[in-house]
Amino acid sequence: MPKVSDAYKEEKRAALLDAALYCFANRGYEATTIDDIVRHAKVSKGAIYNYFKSKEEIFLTILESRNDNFFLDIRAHFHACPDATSKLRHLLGRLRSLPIDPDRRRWGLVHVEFWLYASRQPELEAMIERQYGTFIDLYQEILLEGKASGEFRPDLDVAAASSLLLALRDGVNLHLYLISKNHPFETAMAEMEDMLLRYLKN
Amino acid sequence: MPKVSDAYKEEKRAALLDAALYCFANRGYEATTIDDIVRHAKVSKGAIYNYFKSKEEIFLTILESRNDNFFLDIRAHFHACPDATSKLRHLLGRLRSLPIDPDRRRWGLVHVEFWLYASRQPELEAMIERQYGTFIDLYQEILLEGKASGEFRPDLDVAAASSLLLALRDGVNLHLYLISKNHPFETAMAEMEDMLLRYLKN
Amino acid sequence: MPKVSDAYKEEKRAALLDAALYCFANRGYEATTIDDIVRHAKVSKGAIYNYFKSKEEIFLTILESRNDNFFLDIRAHFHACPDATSKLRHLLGRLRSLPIDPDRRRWGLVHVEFWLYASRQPELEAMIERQYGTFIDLYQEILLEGKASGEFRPDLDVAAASSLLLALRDGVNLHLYLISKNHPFETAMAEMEDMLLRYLKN
Amino acid sequence: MPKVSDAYKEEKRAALLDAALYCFANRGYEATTIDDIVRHAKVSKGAIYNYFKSKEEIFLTILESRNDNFFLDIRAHFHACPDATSKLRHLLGRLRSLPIDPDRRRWGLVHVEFWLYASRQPELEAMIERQYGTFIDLYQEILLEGKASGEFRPDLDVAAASSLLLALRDGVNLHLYLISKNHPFETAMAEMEDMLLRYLKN
DNA sequence: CATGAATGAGGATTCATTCAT
DNA sequence: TATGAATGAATCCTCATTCAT
Repeated sequence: MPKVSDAYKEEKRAALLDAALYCFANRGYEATTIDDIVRHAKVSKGAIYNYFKSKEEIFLTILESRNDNFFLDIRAHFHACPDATSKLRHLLGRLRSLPIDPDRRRWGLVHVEFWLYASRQPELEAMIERQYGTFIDLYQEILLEGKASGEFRPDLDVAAASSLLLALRDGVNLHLYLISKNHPFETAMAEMEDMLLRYLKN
Repeated sequence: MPKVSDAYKEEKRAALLDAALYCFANRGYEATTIDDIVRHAKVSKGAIYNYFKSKEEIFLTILESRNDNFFLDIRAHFHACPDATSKLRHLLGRLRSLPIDPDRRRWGLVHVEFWLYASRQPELEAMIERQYGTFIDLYQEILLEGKASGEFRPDLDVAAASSLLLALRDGVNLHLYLISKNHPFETAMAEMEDMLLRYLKN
Repeated sequence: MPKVSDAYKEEKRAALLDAALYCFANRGYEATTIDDIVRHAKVSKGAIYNYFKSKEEIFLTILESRNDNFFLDIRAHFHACPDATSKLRHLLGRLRSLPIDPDRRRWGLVHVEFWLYASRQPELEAMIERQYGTFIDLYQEILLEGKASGEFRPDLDVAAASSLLLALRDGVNLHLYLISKNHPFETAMAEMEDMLLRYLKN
Repeated sequence: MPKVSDAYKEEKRAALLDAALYCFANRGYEATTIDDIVRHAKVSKGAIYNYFKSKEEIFLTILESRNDNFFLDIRAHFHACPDATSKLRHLLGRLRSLPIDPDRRRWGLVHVEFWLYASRQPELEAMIERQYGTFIDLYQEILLEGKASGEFRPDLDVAAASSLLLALRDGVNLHLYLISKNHPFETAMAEMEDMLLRYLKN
């Protein structure tokens, strides 16, 4: 019989995750200590182990949840997109808005860190493949819709193209995270749209 | 009158770097201990500090040297490339050859790890910008040559395009490093070539 | 709501300082390892870092606290001293009681070690000057009181004399710490009192 | 059959001792590494072990030799001193000249460091007692001469007084080494002479 | 459930000394 | 003898996790 409500627990859990994300983003996963996190969350050191069983679990929980939310958010926005081209443009628009938000840039690094981390741990391979697969599915859906509607050329190889688009997206993301100045992101992004549409439309 | 020849020292240094790269690649930079490295190199723990002053220096030395060698190698191959298109194809060819070599995949992860590492240390910002700049310059050269020769369209925005191409390359690399199976890399790579040429030539 | 009372923490902290002083006294600061200290205090290695952030901090804390206590103790005893001469005699009496206590001799060496240590670290210069200044002030007070009361001769150079007396005290201390046998300390101490009174009184 | 002359060896040995003294004086005994010394002496690391069998031996050799030289020097100067008072004044004069020579101040710290070091090692007790004894003998000689000549009062306790004078000397030395500023050493030294003569002469 | 003190296995680095050449 | 690379024990400090209260 718990003494506190589930809502309270959930809130605390979320606060801990927020604090952890903040620390991971600023210091990196390895460099972040449990002390950093609890200090930030204004919680005692022992308490955190009532909510998560290890630092790794916190890390994985954050990544899962951010991925899930990302998809929910995308799907929500897609409702307002009448066709494949506008969906694609929406995705490109997300990239474009990145440079102006330093927080989101730092968060991006956590994702990359997770990929590295997971790539060394066989038991996390499944997680990474699943996340990758979800993205691929999303891109394939759009491409298929575009083919069906005639927006995109009929001979487009959907499987290959979605994998290519995703790589392009992550590459641009990565550079946005890492390179902080003197690079023509704005125009490069416009070029990207140009390149993609040339490629997809015929 | 040193007791050992410079060649011997250079060899040993190289052996230590190799051992370190092996460990970094398999375990990651943070997770690799000096003990791991010296065990692998079959030297004593103290010995390594005759060659490098810290674990970080080893890491940075590896990254610098791999980058330098990469460029030397590229430049060497470019001599056999008569025009911009063939240079571009050479670069794409390097990407293509990646999936079949598990070692090179693991090494790639070390580069990504370095980016992350460097992005959190202000004093390494210069190094990352320099490496990035070197790549950008390489791409710009090719694009400019292609424009001059008429291979590429005259209105191509070279600065933006090179930044875009580099992002695409790193994104594809990243996915190659991370995703190990069930993905149509071969065809995706062909699509990439198709996409790029559509974009550049028109 | 801390798990343990402040009193408990204070006690433990004091126990750690005691253990450290014991080790410093017997082995010296440099030769004492954190392992020595925690073994002596019967705590785990990590525990000590909940109380002090470094071996140096432990050292400095001990020295500061011993100095402070020394002054409190002196001041307390001075209440029972009606004039400057008796205060001076009290200070001399402290020196006299040293040879019979081997512990206090060893502790004295720790103070000397601190002087050496501090003299090599610019950031500790202030600490050493402060401690020195506190002693000088104490001696000056006594000498001024003695001059005012007519106990000491009116032309006494208080600044120079206090510096001289302090040097004499520390020299005697040093020899007491270092030389363990075959030396006529008792009579030397009596001579010292004789010398000082001849000098001060005229 | 040595390949180099004894003179060469002796020179090198001396150079190593000089370098070591320099390092000990500036960094302290513990903090000085063999590397420091050989770098300073421009000698290889292995070579030093052809001359001394350990860092400790170097330390002890320096201290012995400095002590010996000190006595030779004193004795040489004493030839020009017609009576006990002038001998005493010569010793005081040495103290006086200290503050102006930063090197000698630093060297003094090495002596103190040696005392500390030796006081923790039973096998060095003899060395410290011997050095102490040599000084005591020197002082006793002077005092006895002064008593015999009528310069000093006939009831002077020579054993106690010499021990007292030596303590005073070392105390003043110590403060000179440690306290670098704002203290009236000049006048304190004059006061010391005054005090001693009052005490010795009656 | 919360607290934060305690634990102790590591980890990077140092350094006196040895020894092959 | 000289050289300086090699050795590896020793050291300080960190930090995820546990657990008594």
